[in-house]
Amino acid sequence: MKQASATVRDVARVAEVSVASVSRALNGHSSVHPDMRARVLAAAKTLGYVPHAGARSLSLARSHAIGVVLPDLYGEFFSEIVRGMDREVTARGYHLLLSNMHADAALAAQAMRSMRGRVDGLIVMAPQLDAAELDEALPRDVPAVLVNCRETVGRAAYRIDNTAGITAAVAHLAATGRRRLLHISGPEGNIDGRERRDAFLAAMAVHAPGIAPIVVAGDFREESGVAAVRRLIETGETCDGIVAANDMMALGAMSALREAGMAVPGDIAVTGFDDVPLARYLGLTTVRITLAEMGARATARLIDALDGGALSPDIEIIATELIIRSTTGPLPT
Amino acid sequence: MKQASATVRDVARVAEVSVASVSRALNGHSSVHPDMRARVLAAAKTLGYVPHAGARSLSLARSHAIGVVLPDLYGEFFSEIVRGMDREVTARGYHLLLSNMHADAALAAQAMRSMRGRVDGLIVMAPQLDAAELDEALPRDVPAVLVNCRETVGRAAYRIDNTAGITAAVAHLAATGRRRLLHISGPEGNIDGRERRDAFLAAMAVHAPGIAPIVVAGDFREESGVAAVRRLIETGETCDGIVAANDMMALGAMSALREAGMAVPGDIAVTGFDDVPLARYLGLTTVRITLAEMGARATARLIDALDGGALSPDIEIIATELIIRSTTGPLPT
DNA sequence: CTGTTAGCGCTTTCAT
DNA sequence: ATGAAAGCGCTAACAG
Repeated sequence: MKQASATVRDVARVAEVSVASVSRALNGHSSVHPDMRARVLAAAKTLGYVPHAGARSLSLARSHAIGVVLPDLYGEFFSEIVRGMDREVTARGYHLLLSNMHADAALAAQAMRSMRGRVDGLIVMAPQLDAAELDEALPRDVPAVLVNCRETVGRAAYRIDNTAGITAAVAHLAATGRRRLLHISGPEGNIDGRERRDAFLAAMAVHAPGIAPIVVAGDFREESGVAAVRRLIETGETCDGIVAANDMMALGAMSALREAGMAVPGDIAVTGFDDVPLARYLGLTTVRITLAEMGARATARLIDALDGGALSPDIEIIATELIIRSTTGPLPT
Repeated sequence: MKQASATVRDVARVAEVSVASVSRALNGHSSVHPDMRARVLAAAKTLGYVPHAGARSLSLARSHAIGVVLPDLYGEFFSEIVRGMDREVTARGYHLLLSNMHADAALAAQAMRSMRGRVDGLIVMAPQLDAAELDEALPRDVPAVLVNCRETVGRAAYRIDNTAGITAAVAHLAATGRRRLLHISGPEGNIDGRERRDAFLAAMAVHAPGIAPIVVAGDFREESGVAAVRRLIETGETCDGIVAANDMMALGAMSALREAGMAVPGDIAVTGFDDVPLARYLGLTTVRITLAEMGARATARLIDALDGGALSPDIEIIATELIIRSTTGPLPT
């Protein structure tokens, strides 16, 4: 059924030239006689020849593919980042090879190793790995840029300016008269989650001195936002503002609030973090990080290094911007 | 800097065995002496040996990667499908190689060819290519499954039951007293768009005989939903229900309606198609297709064929389900 | 300008 | 059970 497809040798035979000439002609090398090139092109066309990218990569020691290792595609956070990477990669003639890894460090290492020999570089998003695990998992000989990782282990990296973002959110809430704030945090093992929580605490000390900040643990998933609010209500504690560590939890919180008959922002204001596309539709006040752009930048930097030279181990900080929408507003008097 | 990494030969040298034995030991072949295996494993570990997947693929003529060719990642439609494919592929130890193609047929062909020799199979989503273009673009020797393509050119394919979906939406609207309906269609070149429009017209003939159905052209993007409604308002035509050919346009229509001071569903009911995650949040009545599952099924079928045997050219129909939410409801009396 | 030849790193007959 | 050698399809010296 699957008839073996034509190879350079077949083309060479038909065109009555050597394989070297075929290769040169097809790759647009400088010194090839026009006649020769024409013959080769003709032969290739009649045979329906399509180069075997795998063989080419092996020979060139270059695959023009870059590997992406990430926790999972669920939620809009990673989709957005991948979207940006995809845009960049397409523009530069590269391909994206996806690899999902599960939380387990051993599996993560496995996922990265399995990419050796099929990609020229790696973009790694592993918010759950500690320095040792990450260092152990990263192949020594493939350039990598880290996005959203806990540690940078001497690699090029991108990090979000969580502190500025959360501080702006708390300041905004305080400015609109809300100081009894609740923070729904990200998972403890996640660096962004930790930074956001710490920033929340620090900002509260400044903007709401004397008021005890409440922190309830979440895991970045919508359900944990729902759970957090339900728990709050059960305990009978009160607050007039919720600063969620990401948008999905903020949305979860909002639906739980609505379910409990509380108005947003009438009774309680809500802020998120990320500005995923959904946030805009739902009018969520949030801290924007240009996810797609971050993906694109990381990709561009990696490819530049691949084509050009070295990859500096600098860590670039992604700025944030507070986007004020309808889930926050002045406290009704 | 990038020290050449260890190869089978290095391992062989250190373990003082032949490369053949290294290969056999590492791949868990049957007849290898335990001592030998231990020596090889030890050598591999001390050298930090990681197999070169590219070379392995060339030798085995098997890459364990499947290529995905799609228009773009924008919007939630394709993200959802890719999510499903990713899930399946990860579970079966394969990788996903993404390739975006632009509308142009030549570029699309180029995108598919560039995958030869790096993937074992292809999943193609090319709603804009006609039969000739698609047939021309598809490599003859790589198994492919078509998702959402206009023509099936004798290949395995998945198609959405557009007719049933739209018919259900129109019937629902009619049942709630709405018969002066407007359809915002998909792009003309897109098969799903065409089928949905035709189904709309047919359903109107049944449920609203005597009433002239209005169709305005869209392109599946949110902005075209906005534009469609604005145009409607300008022309002064009226309707009491909008059947959009997909969710994103329905959302665009809703925001244009809100902007014009019309209530949904008070003045005008709105339905979408796809049931992207956003639809649930916004309470959009829509026709659900389980996008992620479609991606997963297509992937599973392809991999089964790769591992097992042949890929039947059957075309599987994806069922739809009307999800009634708050953008439709009985006409106020 | 063109052909010959030697690999890229791995698996796999085919002998032993 | 193990080793020697051929070869997957392609490119890149190195000679003519």
